[in-house]
Amino acid sequence: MAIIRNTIAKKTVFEIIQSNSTAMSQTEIFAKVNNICDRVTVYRILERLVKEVKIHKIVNINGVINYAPCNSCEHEQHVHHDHLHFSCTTCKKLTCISDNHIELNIPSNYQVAEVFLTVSGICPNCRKTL
Amino acid sequence: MAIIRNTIAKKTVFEIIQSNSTAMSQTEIFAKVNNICDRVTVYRILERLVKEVKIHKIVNINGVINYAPCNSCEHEQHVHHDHLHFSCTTCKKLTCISDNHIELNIPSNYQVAEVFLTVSGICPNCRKTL
DNA sequence: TACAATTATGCAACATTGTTGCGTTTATAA
DNA sequence: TTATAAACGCAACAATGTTGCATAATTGTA
Repeated sequence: MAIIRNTIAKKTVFEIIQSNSTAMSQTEIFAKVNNICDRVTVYRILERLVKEVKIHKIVNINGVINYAPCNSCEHEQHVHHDHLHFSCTTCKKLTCISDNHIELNIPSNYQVAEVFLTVSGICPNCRKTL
Repeated sequence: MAIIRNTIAKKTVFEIIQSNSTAMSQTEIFAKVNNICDRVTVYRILERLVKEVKIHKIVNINGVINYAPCNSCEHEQHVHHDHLHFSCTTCKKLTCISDNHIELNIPSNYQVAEVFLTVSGICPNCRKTL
């Protein structure tokens, strides 16, 4: 049984992710960490936080992996968490949007684990500045 | 007005993507190209094929960008093409599954462009070998 | 058929993102 | 306070994607 440690770096990374309104990439997180730790450490902290189910790993439409707290869902069952990710093509930000029901129609020989619903487009903030 | 050329390399890349049952990454495509062109050329061909709407760009759950022909949909409107991508966590293959209706509930101040619905899990082929 | 225009390619170099190994440091339980 | 395992830093590497520029090749037109 592994003992989970709560280090300064880990606390900081988690707080950064929690205080941000949109999902963040490793690069963005590391930029905010202000050199209190190495960039490899950030990768490893993110890995641990995902394993501890404190944050979510979401892939942006351009392939960049983002992390978000996703406070809304309780994670009892990962199978169907009814929320959606909006990926802005202008500012590249990833936002979680709640209250979406997804009706799936997948052949029974596929074993479903997680559902990822990502919508691309332009977010309210970028539409204003257009 | 740019003139679209149909080069040997471009034809080959398109045929490789079309003949494969699952979506392919640049790496997989380049491996099948058999050195008839440079790997940079493959990137550029894929870019052009996407722009010409002959192939689709789909992100795998691990962030790897995959390409698929997606013959099923007609692409008249990109807004809602009702199909889903199955991303196998075992063999990492990405398969297109048709006939899925997605009911979205997004605030009206978001301008939707494309919908990406990806389901992770284990594909029929990998379940057999388990 | 030959030529001109411009699209497409190859090569080299670089940028970004993510991973691994290993010795050292540090948090936590006893 | 100390032992132990978790966490870290550093260096090196790997994979994926991008850019600039000189050269090659395709296609419409003369």
